[in-house]
Amino acid sequence: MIKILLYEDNAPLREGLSMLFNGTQGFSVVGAFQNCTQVVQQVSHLQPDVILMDIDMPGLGGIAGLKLIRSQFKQVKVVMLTVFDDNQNVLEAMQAGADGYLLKKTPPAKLLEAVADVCEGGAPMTSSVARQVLQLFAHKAPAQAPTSYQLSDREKEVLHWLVQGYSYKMVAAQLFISLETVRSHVKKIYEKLQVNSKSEAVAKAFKENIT
Amino acid sequence: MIKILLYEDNAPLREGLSMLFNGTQGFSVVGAFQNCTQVVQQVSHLQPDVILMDIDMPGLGGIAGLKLIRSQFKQVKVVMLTVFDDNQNVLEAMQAGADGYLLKKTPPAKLLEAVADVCEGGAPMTSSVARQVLQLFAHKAPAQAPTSYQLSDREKEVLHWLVQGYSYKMVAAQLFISLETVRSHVKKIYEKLQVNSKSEAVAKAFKENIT
DNA sequence: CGCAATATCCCCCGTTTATGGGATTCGCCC
DNA sequence: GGGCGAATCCCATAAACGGGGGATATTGCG
Repeated sequence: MIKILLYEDNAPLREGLSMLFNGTQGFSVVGAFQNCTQVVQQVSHLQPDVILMDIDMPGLGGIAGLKLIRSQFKQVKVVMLTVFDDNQNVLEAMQAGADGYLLKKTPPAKLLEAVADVCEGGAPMTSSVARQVLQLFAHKAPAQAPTSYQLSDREKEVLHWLVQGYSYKMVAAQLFISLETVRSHVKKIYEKLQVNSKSEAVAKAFKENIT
Repeated sequence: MIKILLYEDNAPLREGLSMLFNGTQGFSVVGAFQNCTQVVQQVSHLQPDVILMDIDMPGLGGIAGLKLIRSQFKQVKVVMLTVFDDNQNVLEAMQAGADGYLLKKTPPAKLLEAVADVCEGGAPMTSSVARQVLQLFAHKAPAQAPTSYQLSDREKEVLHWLVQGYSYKMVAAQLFISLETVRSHVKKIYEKLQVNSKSEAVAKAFKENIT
């Protein structure tokens, strides 16, 4: 039996969802509220498996609610449910730790499927949302393959500690080598990365994730 | 009529998929190959709407094929189709610009749905794959809200250029202020970020994306 | 008005980096 | 065996940086 907690400010829709899940074998709505101001307390008390969270609610929005939930509970699954699939909301929800993101136009059968899915470790998403996530992904991550600077293992190691903010001295101590050796390695690294300062190297290391 | 191009080394499966799509109203398989060595030429010639690409093929793998496709064609939709949903493949495929990622265990009806979906701008994903994408996302992006160091506008500006690898001199020139002023700002920035070197500041700026 | 925060400028001093030279050893490949 | 890259060490010099003092002007807020 999957225990569901609903947050949705629109009363008819809230009732409709409750009826849908309560009327289906294997699902049970343990609570349905019009806002998530008491979310921590409610989750703690009702112990749901899955939370369906509307994003656009008066007062405390769904994303804020999600953050509250995540600050206390790691296990419970949270599926965002909204009419909008605009970029900003999707991004925020994903970063805040949502387990799924469905549009309200999703047919009832799909909703049931999605809730069951998320319980089994899936991440149900309306495909237009999935597309946005992918685009953000392709956009953000330049991948590490194309630009391989062919740093030697030791050089990578040195760079790694530099990125942590270590001075040459500290790197030397860390690797049990002399300061001079660190300097030599750094020279080589700068050549290969085509930079000429520590901070440039650090910046480049982050951009290309050579961490 | 959606034109489909198949790449799949397993002959029975290739035949099966061809029959599935050719036997369904609105779909047409324009080509089916056992490897993607000629992919650019084939796509160019056959002008498919959607490509279903197996990942594990002898010779040139599906991800390499995807990269080849993306290097020439931006419009065509590419859906990866594979038995594995391991982290590395998913990540690579996403970064290489895949439009969808389905496991081979996906039932035929879902396959048809997914192909139709991707044509309308969706991004069909098996939900276990979606989960991985979300995790990578939540993992990668620490969000920008929680840690606001309350840098003044000017300080942010200075930090911005430092992150670009500028020296104090260069920042001074850039902002039309004196070297000493830059140093003063930097001191303040270090206080606020709780660091004490340029590279640490740069690293922190990247981590918290104060860029 | 006084006060705090910001932005601007200045000096000193010691440390750290950057850059230009070197050197030796070791293992790998032709 | 000779050449090559890597890892290790050394030296010297100049520039950049970090931390410690200051100072002045402007702005906004109570």
